Amino acid sequence: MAVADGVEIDHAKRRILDAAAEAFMEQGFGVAIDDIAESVGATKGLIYYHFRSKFDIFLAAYEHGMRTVREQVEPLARATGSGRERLIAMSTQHVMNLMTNLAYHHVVHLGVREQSSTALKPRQRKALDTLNVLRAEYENLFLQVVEDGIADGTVRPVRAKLAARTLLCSLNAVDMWFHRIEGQSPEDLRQLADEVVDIVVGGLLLDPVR
Amino acid sequence: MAVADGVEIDHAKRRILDAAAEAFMEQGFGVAIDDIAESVGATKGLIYYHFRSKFDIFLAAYEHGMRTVREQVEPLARATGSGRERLIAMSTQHVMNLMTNLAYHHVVHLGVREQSSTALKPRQRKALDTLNVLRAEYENLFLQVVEDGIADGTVRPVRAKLAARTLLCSLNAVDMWFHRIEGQSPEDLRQLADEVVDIVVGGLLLDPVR
DNA sequence: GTCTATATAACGATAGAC
DNA sequence: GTCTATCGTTATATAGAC
Repeated sequence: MAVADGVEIDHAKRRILDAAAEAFMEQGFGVAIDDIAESVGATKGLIYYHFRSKFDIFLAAYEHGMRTVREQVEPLARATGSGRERLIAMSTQHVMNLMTNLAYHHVVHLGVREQSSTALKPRQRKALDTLNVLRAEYENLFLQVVEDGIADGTVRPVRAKLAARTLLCSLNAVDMWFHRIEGQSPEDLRQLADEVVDIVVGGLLLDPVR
Repeated sequence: MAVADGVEIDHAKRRILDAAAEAFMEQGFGVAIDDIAESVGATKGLIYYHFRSKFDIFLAAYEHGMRTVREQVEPLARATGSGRERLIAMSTQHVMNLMTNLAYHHVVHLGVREQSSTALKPRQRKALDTLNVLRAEYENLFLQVVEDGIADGTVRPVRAKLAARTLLCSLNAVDMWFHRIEGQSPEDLRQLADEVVDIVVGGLLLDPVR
């Protein structure tokens, strides 16, 4: 599993993951493996040839989703520019990823929510811990840039940790209402993302007392 | 059921709902009825005497949570004051409710997410629709006040519908990280709520170009 | 009202054919 | 690699005693 060795996901696994992510998004973790298999156009046998358990599928999808968004956002955190500029760029990219990889985003969101309904085997607990570290590191990217922004005077002097967490959660919450509409171009998505980020990062108040 | 006739929830039902809300928060809808019964200090028999199905319990908890927060927030929407003042008051109250009725808040959040894993009977579909109307009306309270704020010049001229939805989702997302700590006084909660609302409504930027 | 069975259905996971 | 068949478990919901 890629958690441990960083190996690429092969094609067959990836097709299963795509279907599983979609299924988890629509029905939650309670979705039947049979349903996932059906939407792959196969049966359970294939699924269990590639994955040891449903929870392992979930973990693999979680990891893939997390790595994808991180790869897109991390460079923006390390780029040049004011804290404010980088924070907006990162936030916009985060929302763009949410919109274009909606299913994987939901899986990550579900994973973070840590519905510990399943009794975890030590192997799985370890994998989940690793993923939670990934997630914490991702949040730290935002934390660092918030702190930079406070230092360079482009971000309000709020409690940086609370602000970073609130920001990320607010951006993630877009998945509560967003759904793809046919005929939506990448530019449409980009414009919507900009608008959301403007509201979340910029706030709602006109002429706030600061 | 109160959805239909507005009748009060009796004591026994309420005790079950409290336990169920807590269980749904911790384990999601997949939690076993046996577990809910256990935390009530009874067995399944009692549960099924009061509720026809697990989904009915969920609906009742959803409704109770929704009505509670609405009762607290609606007066603030209809009070006097600028759009900005009312929006902050409503948001703060919403977060206070989240923090003090955490379990019911989670149930509402879960319900809105509409994980349609269960095949709904017509009776249940109708009840869920009613609740979604309640939820839409609640969001409309925020929408109206955002529009008032834009009109009176205290809120930025953003797309009001998008802003109201984003605001509410952002406030709800606090449930991703908030958990009760012992020794937390109501004043502590109030201060935290103020801080969160300041970040969400006020944004992160210093001297934004507006 | 509350309990102890129990019916019944669903689903995760495995075994073994091809 | 992919399938079919099946085991074993779990959990919703009901029946009926008290």
